[in-house]
Amino acid sequence: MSRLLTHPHIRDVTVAAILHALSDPLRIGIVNELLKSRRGMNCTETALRLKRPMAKSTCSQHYRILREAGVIASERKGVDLSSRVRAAELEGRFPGLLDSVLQAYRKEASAAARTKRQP
Amino acid sequence: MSRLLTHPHIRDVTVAAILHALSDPLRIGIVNELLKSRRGMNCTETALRLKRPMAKSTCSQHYRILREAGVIASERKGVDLSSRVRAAELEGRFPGLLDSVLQAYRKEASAAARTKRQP
DNA sequence: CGCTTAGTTCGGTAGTATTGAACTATAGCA
DNA sequence: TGCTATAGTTCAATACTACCGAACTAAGCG
Repeated sequence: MSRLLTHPHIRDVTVAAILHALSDPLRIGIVNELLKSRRGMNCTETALRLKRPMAKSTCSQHYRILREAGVIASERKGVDLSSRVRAAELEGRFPGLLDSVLQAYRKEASAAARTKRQP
Repeated sequence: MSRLLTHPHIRDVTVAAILHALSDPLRIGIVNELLKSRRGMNCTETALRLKRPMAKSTCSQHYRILREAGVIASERKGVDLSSRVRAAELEGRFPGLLDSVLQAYRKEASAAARTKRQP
């Protein structure tokens, strides 16, 4: 399994792949949670934090896409897989990109929450 | 025709849709050219500038996706359709987002060009 | 070893993207 | 008016991707 966790070299990471990986509401939510936690997190915990139940296989696939796009790195920690955002590497390669995307996402999310409270 | 050009209100534009629209190399290339030209451009001219021949339908669809995502605005100018990036509006809604994406794209593109010259 | 937990892979279904071919819209000109 | 050329759109078929349940693999613990 571990040998199947492919992490592209930061030089091989493309803008298109990153944007595609983040263009799914669930995946950008995952990245947001991973960044907030500031430590590795597994699939179950992420789904819990997102308050968005999903099948294990679905979660696994989303993590795979994020991983193959170079957005996150995963490693085995005992029984579970711990993932973290490759923030520093990405910042080095594409300065400001991840930040502005996440900032936009958070702005949108908080606006949506506001609208929900007072419809 | 013209009545079929749907432009979402800037408030309805989502991060996911923008990122998806820009996650295609061709589409982000189109946006880049539109920004460089600083004026409206039609499909044929864009394809010409990108040095990437493509079917009319393909071009049309890419423009539609960009348009429906709220990235560009199009209007009829005689025979052709003139499109421009909704840069100011996007900047107001998601500050820095478009800029950093385009900056990343340009960095990647120039790096690729360099590699090509000295393989 | 068997049992539990965490992820991955597989197979099928549903929705979306992409493309060439056919169609529509506009302009120019006799 | 009609004819013709040019620019985009729509259509139908194919290809891709998301999603899920079920079966499989990996690691820890008794």
